Amino acid sequence: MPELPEVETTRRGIEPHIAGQVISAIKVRQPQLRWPVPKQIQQLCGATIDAVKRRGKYILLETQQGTALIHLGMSGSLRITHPDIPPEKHDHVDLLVGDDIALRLRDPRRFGAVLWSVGGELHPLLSKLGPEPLGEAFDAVYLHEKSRKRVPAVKTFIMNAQVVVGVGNIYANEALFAAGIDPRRAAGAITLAEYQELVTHIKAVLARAIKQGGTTLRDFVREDGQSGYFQIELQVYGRSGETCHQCGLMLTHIRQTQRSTWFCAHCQR
DNA sequence: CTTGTCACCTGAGCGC
DNA sequence: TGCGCTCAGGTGACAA
Repeated sequence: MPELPEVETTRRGIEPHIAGQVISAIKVRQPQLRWPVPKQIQQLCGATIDAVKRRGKYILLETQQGTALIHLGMSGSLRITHPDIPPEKHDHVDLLVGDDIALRLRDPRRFGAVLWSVGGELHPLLSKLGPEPLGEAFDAVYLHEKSRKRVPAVKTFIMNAQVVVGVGNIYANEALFAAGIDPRRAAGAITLAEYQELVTHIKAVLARAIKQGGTTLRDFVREDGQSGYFQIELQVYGRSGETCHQCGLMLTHIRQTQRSTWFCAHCQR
């Protein structure tokens, strides 16, 4: 998916176009996303969008009638367009806002989701999420305590949304490199001092990516459909067969729980 | 309880 | 050109 920086970039991009506006209609062309788009979503028609928020990688459109939850999955994107512009092949859902704005969800792989929860109630998918990585509750003491006696690799651990939300494969790889930590080590074997480094770099790499407007990768596009981002300078992610920018030695590529991991066996201990 | 694997889906890239 | 294979930013559901 778009990772947290891409989701936050999207949220910031759509917010000024739809906040305070009335949802006039919801068109679902393809209801079969990760979960079927619930019919109750139509209850949002006529409601005013009070706020455009984000929790983890979910975008939340809050109204008095309930909240729309949008997840972009692996290949989703949201854009602001005009309702008259014909949808393309993978444009599955339109949220019509006012008379001339369409918030259009495109998602070729359909791993994304559009869900609904009644006003005031927390959707079950959000109830077990860990803290926001850029919030104060996410710190070294928290990670250290949470990880004691945990067997899984530290990379798997920080990608677990119940531990902390929003750390996807790119930024997990990058933060571990920046912190000098071998991604294969058991989460429970990482010291408090090492978690301090890791937390610092998770926050830094995410903040920097948000500042740059999200990493451009494949099908992530900004809310207006443009894609002219600065490519974030990736130190390890996707750099198979290349050398470490710090020491010059060849990077290592492995798989951990079905996900690609790149690291420098010399710089990361 | 924790941990690992599978599944969902389309499209791009590669070797033959 | 085309086929078959692998890979891709996520994450809930299930088995062990």
